Amino acid sequence: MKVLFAGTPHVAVPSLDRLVADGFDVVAVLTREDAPQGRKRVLAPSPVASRAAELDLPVIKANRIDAHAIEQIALVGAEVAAIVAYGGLVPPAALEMPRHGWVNLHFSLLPAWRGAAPVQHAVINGDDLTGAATFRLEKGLDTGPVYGTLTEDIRPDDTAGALLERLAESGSVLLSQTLQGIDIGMLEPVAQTGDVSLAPKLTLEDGHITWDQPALGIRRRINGTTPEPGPWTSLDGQRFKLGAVDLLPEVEDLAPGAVRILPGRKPRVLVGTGSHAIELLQVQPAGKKMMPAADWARGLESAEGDATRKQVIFA
RNA sequence: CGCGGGGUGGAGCAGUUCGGUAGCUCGCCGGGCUCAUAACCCGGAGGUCACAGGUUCAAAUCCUGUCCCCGCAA
Repeated sequence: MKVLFAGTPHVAVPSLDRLVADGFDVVAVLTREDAPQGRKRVLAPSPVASRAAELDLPVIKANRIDAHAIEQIALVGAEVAAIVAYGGLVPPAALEMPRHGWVNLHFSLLPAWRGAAPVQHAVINGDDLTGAATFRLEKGLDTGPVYGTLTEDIRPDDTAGALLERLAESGSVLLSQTLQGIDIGMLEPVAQTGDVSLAPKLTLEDGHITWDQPALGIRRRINGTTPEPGPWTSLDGQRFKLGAVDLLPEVEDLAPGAVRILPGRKPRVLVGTGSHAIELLQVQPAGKKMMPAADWARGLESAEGDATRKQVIFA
């Protein structure tokens, strides 16, 4: 079956690989245009574009599916389009172009978490189960009828990044199976049922940790915003990024945002919250790389003489 | 040339303002104590102070240029 693959970021790559490996005739790959990457704003192709080049597949680069892009898509004559995190809306004019329409791989159990950041929202919300779904694209936002689903447990220490990676792998199989089912005419999508929730793209502010929240919620937010947009707090007016944390239910005497350093060979860094304390395991002060919290505490000691007495407050 | 922080033994940092032969908390190696230990005690190795050039009797420290890392912004 002739397939048009549309996708852009890292998470879409396993799906592209799977379709190729499973013998689908990927006639073209649609991805977003090269974008400036990093501090130096160096123009870089998307992960999907890079992979497509390695696979020697024709690539169509477009930030929007406009008349010009539609023209190019029409030329490749795909029977179905598979779309995974492309990063742009598919206009109605393009929806009916492939005979079997567009099949979207979405990383949630629809209709939960419709939108751009389903995994992040699932983690932040404290869901213990999520999954992936393939559905037929229609005009509404992730509203189309579903072909198939799979489920995935959310572990207490799962970050959105780690979870997304697992879903990208397992989801690629679901996508491939969905296309096979469509190809042999044995698969009919069914309408979504259940509670609808929305998962808009996260902003930088979504990663801002406010310490008056309960510890459990803080950990969910930290995990859910890792690695993007990244959890952070501020220290002395500077950005202070946070890595993994542990809950310490037995420590209840620390004010929200107040830091306590437990001395020792391996110093421990505790922070007060609205409920009980949290232990920071990895931190990244502005201008530094991510480091073990113990290392950061040791450095404080060197700078301040006695870290355990220095007043450190996060805001 | 968008703004800013930084590159000092394996890790994290101090020392740079007012130049004068490198320090702290760990790690590592050896020995001791101990039933034992990641605990404690003693000893030890390990650094062209990112790189290049300049000023000076003398540069981690002052001047110039380059490379790299990171935060913000985009």
